[in-house]
Amino acid sequence: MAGFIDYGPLGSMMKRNIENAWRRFYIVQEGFYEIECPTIGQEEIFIASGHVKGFSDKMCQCPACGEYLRADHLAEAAKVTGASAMGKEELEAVLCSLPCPACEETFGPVEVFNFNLMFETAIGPGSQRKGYLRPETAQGMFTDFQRLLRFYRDKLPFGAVQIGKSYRNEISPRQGMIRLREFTQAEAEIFVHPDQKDHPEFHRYKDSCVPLLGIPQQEGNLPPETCTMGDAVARGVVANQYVAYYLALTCELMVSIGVDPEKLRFRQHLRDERAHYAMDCWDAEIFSTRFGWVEIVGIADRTDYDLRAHERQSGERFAVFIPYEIPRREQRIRVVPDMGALGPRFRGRAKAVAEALSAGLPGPEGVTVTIDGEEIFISPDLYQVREEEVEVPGCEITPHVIEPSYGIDRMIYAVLEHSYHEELVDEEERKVLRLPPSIAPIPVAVFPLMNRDGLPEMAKEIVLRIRESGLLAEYDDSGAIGRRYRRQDEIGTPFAITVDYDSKDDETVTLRDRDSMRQVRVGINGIPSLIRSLVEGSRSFSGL
RNA sequence: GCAUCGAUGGUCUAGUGGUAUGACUUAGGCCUUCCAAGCCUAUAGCCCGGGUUCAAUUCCCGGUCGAUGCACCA
Repeated sequence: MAGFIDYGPLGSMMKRNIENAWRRFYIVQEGFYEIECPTIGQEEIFIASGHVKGFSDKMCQCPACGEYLRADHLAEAAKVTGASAMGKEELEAVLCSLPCPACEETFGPVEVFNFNLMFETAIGPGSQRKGYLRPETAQGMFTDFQRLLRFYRDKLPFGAVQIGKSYRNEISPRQGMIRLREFTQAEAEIFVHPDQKDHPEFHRYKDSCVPLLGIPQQEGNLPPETCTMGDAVARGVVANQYVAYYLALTCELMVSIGVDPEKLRFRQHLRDERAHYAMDCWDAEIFSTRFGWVEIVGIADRTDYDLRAHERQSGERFAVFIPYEIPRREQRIRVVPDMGALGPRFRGRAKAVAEALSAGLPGPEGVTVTIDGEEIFISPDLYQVREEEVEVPGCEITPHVIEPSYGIDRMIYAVLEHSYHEELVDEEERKVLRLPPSIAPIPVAVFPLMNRDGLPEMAKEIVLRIRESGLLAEYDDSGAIGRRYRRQDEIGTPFAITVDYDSKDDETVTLRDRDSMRQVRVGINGIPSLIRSLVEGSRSFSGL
């Protein structure tokens, strides 16, 4: 079935390693805790998020040739203005007289329908409440906002991250694992004060250089410009330090998992492609020989749009109380309606009158309020206007959301394509996957040089010792030694240990580096910790 | 979804109205003192469903998957 993918034994392990690399950045470095939300949500959540409405396309099917087409695009192509905002009936009326671009027949009466990209399902028996498979992991982090806020003890900024499956019923998925109907996302939602978009740790990436393809470069058909994040923010290229910080972090993360820095760029969304509420939005794109530039990460300042939308739907308040350093004393004018008098006079409407009074600022000569379209004069004896000084300890604000959103499957594809090399060694082709050691499915393989004289036993003992230290090691004694090296090269195993005849005398083995094919002799005793530090990156092979 | 083309061991491939060629890989063995060597042996395949036929991997119809174009999506 198109749009679905299986990861095999090696693929699954590599995927896990990439997810863990992501965790090292977002959880360990940034201190954002991971949560796990259901992949199915009831309809209300996606009404709030706008996915029920906004995630569907108005489509129609040509009665003559059966072609499926975007109804609003057809209308727009025929120079009908405002087509994207039109309803079903309006579009049907417009389409009636238009020709089908596929078969050139006039449509005539044609039905316009919504195609929603979300998978729909029913929750529970009987009532059959409508539910959807989540089209992104983000919504759970918004609906859990208040619990998260409490967890972070009411202080901004804070963030939550989630790695998990999301589902989109793509009309026509192509391009292998680039567009899937079921895919893994890693998302962070970082909640920040709307007026404080300077990142407290900005110095970390201030001088990082990132290739930026901003709006001017795209409009001018220019190459990306590489500049420091400090510069980018100062010149207004990137909206604020938060967005810039995560651009640089993403750049570092991508390169660390094996994306070729020469094939990585950050493209700013054009104004018409950016969501109306987003303040700034950048995609990390990688260059693929097969597919061209492919988006793998989106980094957006989504302002307070999501939290406000969920507030409206749920009736809960998603705000943070920000105490002032010194409580402010404020003069307030308060209107106090005399309910004792208003009640008998206006009966059922008394409450509405009182609210109207409080909302306005009635003068001492009375005021006219409008209740249900009726103008009512309220004389000054029915209310008091009090001027009082109050102490205001702080204010409530709705945080803004910075959202970096990663497509894990696409990252895996990018790493695979960028790491795969074919090279000539002694006139023979060598296939090698130059994965970073921490990403490779198997970190180390152990071989006996000869299949006798006690060498296999020694090799197996080393495998055992490495495994006891918590790292996976693979033993292989089949075929010629060169063949075994090449097998591991092809699946990206960065290191190979060979037990030879010298090993029996001096307790050393050779350690081979996948990329350089160089070998060094190392003592057997130190192997588990040596491999571990090589995989973690605290030591490098060239330094041995 | 539409149109065109395609689908043969794990991979690449030859070929056919009478169950299939070769290479690589893999497994077992011999040999081998560090980068896919050599020798022997073995495993393994005609995308799925229906039709025509004595007989279909081959011909026909439908489906699935893939490539490309359109459309869609980011």
